Amino acid sequence: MTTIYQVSELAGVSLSSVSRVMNNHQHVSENTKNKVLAAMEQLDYRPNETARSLASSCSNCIGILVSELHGPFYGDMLSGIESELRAVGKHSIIAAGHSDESSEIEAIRFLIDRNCDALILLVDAVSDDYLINLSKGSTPFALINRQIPELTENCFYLDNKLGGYLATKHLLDQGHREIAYISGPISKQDANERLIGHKNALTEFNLEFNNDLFFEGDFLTKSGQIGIKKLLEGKQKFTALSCANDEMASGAMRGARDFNLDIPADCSIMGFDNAFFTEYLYPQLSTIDYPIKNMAQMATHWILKNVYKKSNLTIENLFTPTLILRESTTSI
Amino acid sequence: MTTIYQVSELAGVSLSSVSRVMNNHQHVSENTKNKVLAAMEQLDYRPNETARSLASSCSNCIGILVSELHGPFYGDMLSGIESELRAVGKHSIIAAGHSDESSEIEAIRFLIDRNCDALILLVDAVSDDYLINLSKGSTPFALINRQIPELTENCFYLDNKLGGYLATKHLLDQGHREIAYISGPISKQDANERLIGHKNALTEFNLEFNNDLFFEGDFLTKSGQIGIKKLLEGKQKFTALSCANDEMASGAMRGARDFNLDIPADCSIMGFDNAFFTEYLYPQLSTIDYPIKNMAQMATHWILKNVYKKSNLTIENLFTPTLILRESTTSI
DNA sequence: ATTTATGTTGAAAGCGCTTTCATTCTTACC
DNA sequence: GGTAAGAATGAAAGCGCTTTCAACATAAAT
Repeated sequence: MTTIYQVSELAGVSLSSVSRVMNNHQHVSENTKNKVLAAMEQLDYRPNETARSLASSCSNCIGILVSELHGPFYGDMLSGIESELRAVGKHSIIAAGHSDESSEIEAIRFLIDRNCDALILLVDAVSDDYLINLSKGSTPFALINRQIPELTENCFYLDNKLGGYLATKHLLDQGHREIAYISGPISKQDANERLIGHKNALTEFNLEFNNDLFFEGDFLTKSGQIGIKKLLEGKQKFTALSCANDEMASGAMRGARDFNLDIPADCSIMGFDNAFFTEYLYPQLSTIDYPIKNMAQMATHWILKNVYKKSNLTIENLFTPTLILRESTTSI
Repeated sequence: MTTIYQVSELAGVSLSSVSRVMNNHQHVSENTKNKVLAAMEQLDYRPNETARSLASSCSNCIGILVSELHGPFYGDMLSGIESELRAVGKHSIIAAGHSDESSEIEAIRFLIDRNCDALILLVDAVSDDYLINLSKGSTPFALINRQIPELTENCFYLDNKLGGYLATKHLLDQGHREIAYISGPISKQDANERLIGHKNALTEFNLEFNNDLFFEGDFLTKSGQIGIKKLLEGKQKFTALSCANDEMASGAMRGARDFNLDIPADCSIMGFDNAFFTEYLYPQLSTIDYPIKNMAQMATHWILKNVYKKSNLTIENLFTPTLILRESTTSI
C-alpha cells in the first residue's frame, strides 16, 4: 500500500503539503501541487480513508436505517441516496431494523459506533421521545416518512392527509358515493393520516363515514384480500374502494376476482404509493404517487448542507402526493 | 467521547489490558477483566471502530456492489447479507454501478479504498479479465450470478441452464408443443444459459428450435409486451410462452390481453426468478425460483469463513432453481 | 529601505486504537 | 529451594492521515 509518506518523498515535499493537496487547501503553490499530483499519479496513490476518518473525525459516511430491506419501497430510496452521496465522494452504510423497537435502537447505535457523520432513518418502531433525545446527541439525522413537531427540521414526509383526500376525491369525482376503505394499522401515523384524508373528502361531499365500509389491514397484500371479502360480505354495498397502500390494493383486486367482480366495472379500486409493480397489475392500478426517491434525495441534501456545508439547495420538508390515473378506476 | 484511555484509568490498568479485554484475548486475569468491564459499563464506553480499523487494518466491513438498487431483486439479496453480517458485528457498505463498465470499476475502487475486508459483487458490465485480475489483489470478493472458470471458488450462481430447461419442460409436460421463447439479451451469460436450457428441453422432446418462435428482449417489462406482439403477429402459432424473467413475462401477459387472449386458456406463460410481484399478478405467474437470498447468504458465509475465519459451514457454489407452479400455465 | 500583510512550507503532535516486546509474577517440577 | 515454563501486565511504537504552529518567503504598502 502506498502511503502519503512515499508520495511526499517522491515529490520532495513534506507530508503536510501532500495532505494539503489532497484536501484542496488554499495556499499551496502550483509548483508543489503539480509535483505532488505527479507523484500520486506515478505511485497510483489512493488515500486510506480509514486513516483520514480517524485524523479528521469525519467518516464521510452516512448511516441508513430502514425497517425492512425488501419490498418495493426501499430500493428507490436507497438508490436516491446512494447516487447523491457517491457523486460527492461520500458513502452510506446500511442497516435494517426489523420493525421492533429494541432492534431499531440497536441498529442506530451500531451506525453511530461506526462514526457515521449523519443518519437517515426510516423507522416507525422507535418512539418520538427516543428520537427527540437522540437529537441532543452529536450525530445529526434525517427522518423519512415521519413527522415530529419537535423535530420539524429533520423530518421529510408526505402530506398523507392530502394523499388520502386525493384518492377518495377522485372516486367521488367519478360519481361514486359508496366508497369502502381499507386502512393500514391505525397505530401508524401514515395510515392514520391517510384515513383522515379519506374522511375529509367524504365530508366535502356531505357524506358520512360509515364504519361498515371500513377495514383495518396491516399494509400487506393478504389483508387487502381479506378486507375486501369482509366488506363484500357486509350489508353495505359499495362501488369503489380506496386502499391505504398498493399491496393491499393488489390483494383487494385478487379478492374481488374471487367474487367474480370486474375491476373497474363493478368496483373501482385506488391504491397508494405508486410502487413499481402497480403497472404490472391487470388492470393497472390507479394510485397516489409517493415521491420516495425525491424525499430521500432531499434528506441527503439536507445532510450535505448542514453537516458537510455543501449544497445550497433550499430544503423542503413536506412533499406533495399526486394522483396517478390508470385502469383500475372508472366513473359510475 | 469516552476513550480506551479513560477506561484504563478508571479501571486502574494499562491500555493494553483494556484492549485485550475488548478483543477477548487469552491471558487476562478474571480480576483485570472484571475491573475493565465494570469501568466500561460505568462510562458507557463504545469503542471507536475507525481507530480499531486503522490499528488492526481490518475494517469489519464488506462492500457490496450491485448494478442497480431498484427492482425486485436486490432487496432480498441485501437483506440476506445484512442480517448475516450484523449478527457477527460486521457491516456492509453499498454501492451501485449503473450497468456500465467504467462506473462499475470506479465503484469497486471506491469500495476497496474504504478498506473493505471483502467484496460481494453482482455485476455484469465488468469483464472476466478484469475480475481475474482483481482476484490477484488483496481484497477477496464473491461473485453472485456469475460463473468464471478461473474463479470457481468465488462464484455463486444459479444453474440457469437447468432453470430454462425446467420452465420449458413443464410446458412440454403439460402437452404444449408450440412453445415460444422471449429471451434476455443473449450477450448476458444468464440469458444465454436459460435459452440453452429451453433448447435442451425441446431436444428432449424431439422438437426443433424454431427461430420464428424466438424473441430477444432486454429483461424489462416493455420488451415482453413487444415480444409477444411480434410473436403473435408472426406466422408461427404457439400455445405457450416461456420468458427469461418475470418482468418480461408480466409484459407478455399485458401484451396477450391486447390480443384478447386468455391466460392460461389461450396461452400458458412461464416466468423466471420468482420475484415477489409474481404473486400479485393476475393470473399469478408460474415461474422458476431463483434463491437469491440463499445465494447472498452463502456468499457472506464464504467471506466469514475465508476472511474472518469464522463459520465452518460447507460452501456451495451452484444453486438449483425450482419450479413454482401457479395460475399462468395449464395443460393443453 | 523598512514595515506589514499574505502566501507557502515543514516539524511535530495527535486521532483512538492494536500489537510487539520486555518485564514481572505464578505455578509446577525436579 | 532452585529453575524453567507459562501467565499476566505495561510501555511504547505504530496504523496513515490531519492540523496546528512556527518559520520563512514574497509581495505590497509606506
